[in-house]
Amino acid sequence: MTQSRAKGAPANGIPKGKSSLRAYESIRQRILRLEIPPGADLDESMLVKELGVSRTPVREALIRLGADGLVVLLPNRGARVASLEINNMRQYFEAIDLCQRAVTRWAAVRHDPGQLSVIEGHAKGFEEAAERCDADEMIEVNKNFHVAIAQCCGNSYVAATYERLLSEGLRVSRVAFTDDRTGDDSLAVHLERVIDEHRRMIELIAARDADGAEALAGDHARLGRERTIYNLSKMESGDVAIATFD
Amino acid sequence: MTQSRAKGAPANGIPKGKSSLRAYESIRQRILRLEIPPGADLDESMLVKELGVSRTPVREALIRLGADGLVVLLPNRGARVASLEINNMRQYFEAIDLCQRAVTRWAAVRHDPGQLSVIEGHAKGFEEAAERCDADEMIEVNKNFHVAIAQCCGNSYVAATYERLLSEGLRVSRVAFTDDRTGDDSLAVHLERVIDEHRRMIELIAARDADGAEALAGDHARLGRERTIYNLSKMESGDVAIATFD
DNA sequence: TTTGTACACGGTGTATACAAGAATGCCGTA
DNA sequence: TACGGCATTCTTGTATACACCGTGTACAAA
Repeated sequence: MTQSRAKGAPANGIPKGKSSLRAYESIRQRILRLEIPPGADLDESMLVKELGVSRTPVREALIRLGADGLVVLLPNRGARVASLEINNMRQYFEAIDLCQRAVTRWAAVRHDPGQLSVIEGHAKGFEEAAERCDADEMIEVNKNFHVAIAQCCGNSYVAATYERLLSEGLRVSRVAFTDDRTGDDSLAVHLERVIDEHRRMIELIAARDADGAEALAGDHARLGRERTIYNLSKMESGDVAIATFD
Repeated sequence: MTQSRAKGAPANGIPKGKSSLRAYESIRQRILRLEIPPGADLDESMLVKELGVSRTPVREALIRLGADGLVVLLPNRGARVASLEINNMRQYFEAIDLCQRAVTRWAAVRHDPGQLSVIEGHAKGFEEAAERCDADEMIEVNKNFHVAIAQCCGNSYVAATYERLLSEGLRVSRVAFTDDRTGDDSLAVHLERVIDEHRRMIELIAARDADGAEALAGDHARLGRERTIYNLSKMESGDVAIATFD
């Protein structure tokens, strides 16, 4: 039903003139990279000064971020970055699990062979980033890996939802890829598992093994969840995120 | 993660001052009721005149509708109503099926008993609207019924996605509730089935029968899909919707 | 001292003016 | 006559001015 996306429009559904777009992308990235912390107030005039544009594009950007769920718009009282609550983690990972299983299963059944190389490319990219211990790159490429799978799942609705969730997850990924443990819980071991699962996922998709791919997608989601929640619970407080609102 | 929605804010996540809100709701409703047909160009100045507000709130409304997927924003070339393509129906119903099964299953497991009466109220409302052959009301209340279920599923991410899909589906529902057939395919028979499934769905949720509820949710989605696609294919062309874009 | 009210201020919501880009029609030339 | 370039014009994107709402503070009354 909904479709006919403009040519180069991002998955979000947003083209617009450059100022507006720049503002959107800039603010969005800062939020996702936690440069603007969850729960922080977003003052229009401040953003205007920092971005060097007028209020109009800033406001448009905030509205779109509101629709994305990254920003909460309070009537007549401005906007604030959506808080990141450990309480909502369960819901988040449940949603990711649902979408990831669906998308991966459908990709296994429906992909056309040419798309595999793109997925493989991202998997390789992740391994290289892991080698270099480049967390930023890992987070980015890991997302791209799953987005690539979603893009050959043959369902733009679910793919779009999944991509939104993955984007929002960028804020959380930093927590998952924190290395504050040793032994079997160390980051290195975790990364090995992730890499292994990525490889197997590609194999299962290539083999068009729907059940296998879905099962692995579920395991993969669980892997991320466990580590994230454990890491989060270890950070006593305020560090990443505490919900603050009326 | 994302949460802390402002008090009375709509599921969309958007409060805003009244002009902007009115514009959003007004345009949105016209699109969903097919008063503005799919694929139609949305001229800002026309909307300004019709709504009696300035361009700013109109533009903000369009941006939000763009994020909702109801409107396609073309850079420097205005906005148009997202087209409604029979080709995308398969994807749409697949997505609805996925969300509906999940949401209904979880509602069965997690609802708290007080919420049942709300669901029952909508089911009753649907039956009354069916009695009166009030298509508009049926469409509206049918959506509310499923939204009420979603609201006690305990996962705001999936619930929000599901609600978005249901909203978009309002445009399609008109097709499903068209009565241009007789016998076992007549609208009356269809409505009987829908009402019966609603009742059974409530029973299964009340009994906390997760598997049963999920299965029925799937059947229910299939029921709507079959009728919609069949009806759509019967309307040779241009009547409801044909995709038109660059 | 505490509470209620009024006023002032900061910040958002809306309107409008201005600039830039895209579509269209006209004219010139081949 | 047909095609291509240019100018005009309409539409969109951006900036800014103005109005309104919510909040904080100060002062007065109980």
